Amino acid sequence: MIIKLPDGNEMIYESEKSLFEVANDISPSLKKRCIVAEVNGKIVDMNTIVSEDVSLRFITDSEPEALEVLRHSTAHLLAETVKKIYPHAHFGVGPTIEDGFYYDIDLGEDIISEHDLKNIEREMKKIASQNSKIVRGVLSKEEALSFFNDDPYKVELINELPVDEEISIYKQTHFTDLCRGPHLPGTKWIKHFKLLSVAGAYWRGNSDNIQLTRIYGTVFFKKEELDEHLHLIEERKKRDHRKLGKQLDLFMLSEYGPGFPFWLPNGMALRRELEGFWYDVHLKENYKLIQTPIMLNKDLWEVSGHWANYRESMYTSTIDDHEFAIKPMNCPGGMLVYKRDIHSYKDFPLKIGELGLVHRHEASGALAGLFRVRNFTQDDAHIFMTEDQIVQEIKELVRLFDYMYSVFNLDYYIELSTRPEDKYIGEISTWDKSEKALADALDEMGKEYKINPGDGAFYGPKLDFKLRDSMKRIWQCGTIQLDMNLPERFDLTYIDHNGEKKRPVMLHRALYGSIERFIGILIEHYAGAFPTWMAPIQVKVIPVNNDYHLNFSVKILNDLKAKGVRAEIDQRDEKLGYKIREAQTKKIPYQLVIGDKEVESKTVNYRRYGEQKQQVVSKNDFLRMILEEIKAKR
RNA sequence: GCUCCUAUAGUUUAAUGGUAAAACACAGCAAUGGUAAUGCUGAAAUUCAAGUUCGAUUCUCGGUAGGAGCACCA
Repeated sequence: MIIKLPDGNEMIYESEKSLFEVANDISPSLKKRCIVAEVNGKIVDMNTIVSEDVSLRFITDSEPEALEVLRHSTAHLLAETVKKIYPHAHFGVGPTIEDGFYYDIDLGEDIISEHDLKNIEREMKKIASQNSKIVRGVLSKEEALSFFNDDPYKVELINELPVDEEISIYKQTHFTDLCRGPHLPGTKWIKHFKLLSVAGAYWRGNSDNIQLTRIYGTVFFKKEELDEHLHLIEERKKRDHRKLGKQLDLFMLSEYGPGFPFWLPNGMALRRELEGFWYDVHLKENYKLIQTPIMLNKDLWEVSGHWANYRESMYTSTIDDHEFAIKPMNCPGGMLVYKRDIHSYKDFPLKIGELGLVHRHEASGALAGLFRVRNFTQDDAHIFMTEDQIVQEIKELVRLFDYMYSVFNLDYYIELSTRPEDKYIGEISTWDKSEKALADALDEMGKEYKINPGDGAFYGPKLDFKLRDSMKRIWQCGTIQLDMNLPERFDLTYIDHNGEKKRPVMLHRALYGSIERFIGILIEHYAGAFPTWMAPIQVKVIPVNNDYHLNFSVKILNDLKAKGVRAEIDQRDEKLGYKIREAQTKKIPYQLVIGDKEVESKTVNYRRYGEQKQQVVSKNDFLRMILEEIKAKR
């Protein structure tokens, strides 16, 4: 048989060989470094036997595929160790994830908490150091069922496999697990790992099922890589918006209002800047701006379908014996505004924007800083138009989103979410048409996107714009939702060119998504060091000595404030170094130090946040420079 | 909502079955010079409720809030 290698060389054998033997024939040192191998495009274990012509690539510990195998095998080692300490444990699934692995375990009455992880880690090291081989075995479905008959979760998984499926198992020391593989040749590779956290996780991701104990961990081939990763986790924690929000006095949360953020003066400055930018852009883009009430009669929510589909998340109250609900969305109010007038096709696309405060009763466990709150401001807009205008309008929107996100230097990716399995309103044919319109627009623009089946809103499919936070968690910010249902329910009409009444189509769209969440993302994105245009305090003026330099410092302060720059003066009787330190820890973009030289020559000595170098320019030049920077949104 | 963890001055941390230590911040006084912390003094806290106990901030239980996840996220 002939084995083709990636470099074009061929190995020729008379009889079957294991991949180890082949690697050894190339070089014994290669054999030592091989984790798995790719045979005819499929990744397999090193002790796989080849008996016919194949193309073969060895995968050593420096390649990404190997890391995944290491993580998977470490999950098995974790399971083996847990089984040893808790012999009655049953196992769910133990896959690799982006930064490591986890294993879901049913511990019965026992509880594992984070304090126990050290102990489990120690035991894992002990077991790994026995350097057990990891050996693949194959069972029929029937054999597998009897082999795992004590493991209810594995039985459930096996039962779902096809009857004639060849089922593989992996055995190491005293532990055998059902697994597709491939795995490391042996446990000796597992050295640099750490168990990170414990959490509950529903079996098969379904909240009707029992909750298993999930242990998260990570592992690398090299100690430096592990250390670097752990360091990265620490760094991410430092830019957590909850922590920075406190340090920089941006917002607060109170026990009296879980999930209802309070905006402090600094956060408010940031917020107003974002809202101002939003209003400016939308007026330029020919949007009309409105504001609809926070609270509206239940009858309205029945018409919109929210009462039937969204009631659990709505806050309600009674006014004069009538039931009212606080709006969880702005659209029904927007519908009423549309209906106030007769509309012509000539007005389309009609774009109506609203920064609307909505309230939603989110599950208590879902709340997370500004990322998941119970009241937030959506930068909403509803766009009314004819069906032929859909694709063009979506293209316009994607262009607008691109521009807005580029101002913040944010990367995003798009998901197309389609009709939910059961909670939806309207005809399936309408849904199909809507989904196609969204996809067509993206295709025409050459934008890549991922399809997210069943994740659409109950009233229509949507494009979601996803951004990543410092913990690498993904959050939805912008969204474009096609709605062919609400116009029906509210009996919206327009007059077409023949003078006939027609039904318009509608888009909901939000760009920031929620201003709260977007600010949370920005805090982490900039690590609290905001660009000048949106920094809560843009300039800190620091006189060297109040007796001699205060007058000129105040003059500078007043000039800055007169031009709308958010400037403050630090005239406390403190040492210069003290005041500078504070300006730096508060991450203020410009600190101005004013002493004799500056007073004499009418200059300012500025230092930009993040830089060491001091620059001297005339007061007026500084004013010009900073105004230009703010105007350019830098 | 579910699993696990946590709760001490405004903030970040320490300690204890006999009511608590510090740093920063704050206030008062003194000092006053060039790019990350001047000194002294002061005021300031055990999340709430129940239980065990002679005595609970500490142990147990419950509530509330926060965290890590899961589920949810129109």
